[in-house]
Amino acid sequence: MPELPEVETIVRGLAPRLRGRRVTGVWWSGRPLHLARPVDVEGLRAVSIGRAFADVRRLGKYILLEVGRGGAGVSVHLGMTGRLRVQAAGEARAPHTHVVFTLAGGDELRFADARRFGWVAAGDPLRALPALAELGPDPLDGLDAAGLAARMEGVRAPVKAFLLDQSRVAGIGNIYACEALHLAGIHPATPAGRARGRAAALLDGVRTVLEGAIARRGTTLRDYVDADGMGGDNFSALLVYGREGEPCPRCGGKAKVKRSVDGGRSTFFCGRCQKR
DNA sequence: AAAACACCCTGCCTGC
DNA sequence: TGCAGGCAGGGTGTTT
Repeated sequence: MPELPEVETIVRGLAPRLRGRRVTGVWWSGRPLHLARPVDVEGLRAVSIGRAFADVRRLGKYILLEVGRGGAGVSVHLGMTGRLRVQAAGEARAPHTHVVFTLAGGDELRFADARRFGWVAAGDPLRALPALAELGPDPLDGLDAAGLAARMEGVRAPVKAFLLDQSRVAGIGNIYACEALHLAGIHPATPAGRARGRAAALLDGVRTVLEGAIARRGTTLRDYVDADGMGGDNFSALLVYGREGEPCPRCGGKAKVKRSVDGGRSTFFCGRCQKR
């Protein structure tokens, strides 16, 4: 499940392969993607064909493929199982390939997504896409403890839900929310507003967890691969996620990692290190 | 206005 | 051995 570190790893791998490459065509499988919506393949063609990719960037969990000049481009969200890779046109397409950009010189930029939670959209300009306009600040760039505390103030929702809300802070998903709260010693069910006094520790935990995961090229539970098709190494570095019943490493095993379920989503935490 | 929830999807895993 | 059912949870849109 790609979150900020996985998307960052993919972007770093894609950028050198795509910069300066001209798009010659766009293909769509015809299958609807996120929330059963059709892909605007004509919009993708209008914005990309005949132009070259200028840069590849990340905004939260979105991949931004900038095309030509003027801020136009393509945004890609990988959902749960999305993969974005540059491969030779002659190489067999992976199952569940749904969008393909053909590039001058024979390569293809391919988007595959088994569960079709992902999304590919054209933006002219990119920043006009509503999903991008509503994103909160990036925790690794442009957010400090005071800014985080201000955003938490008055929020009654649980601090974990706060971290997952992309309009509050962009890029954090279920795995790194659990890990960051554990590092910060904050119980996931604490109302965000009441935890704002610990915003500095929380931001510290978020950054430690995200930077460590980027250094290890992301967490592969099952589906995630980078632009080279390689999994990441961060799974073994996770302290609580997926470790229900194991001794908590933070308190030296004095308590075991617990799991709770809210809204269908698992939360992993240590009841001893993370008090209400 | 903020919060809660239903919805979209397929593959893997468990239990009978 | 096979098959049904549960689970994984991104973002969006609707309801409370």
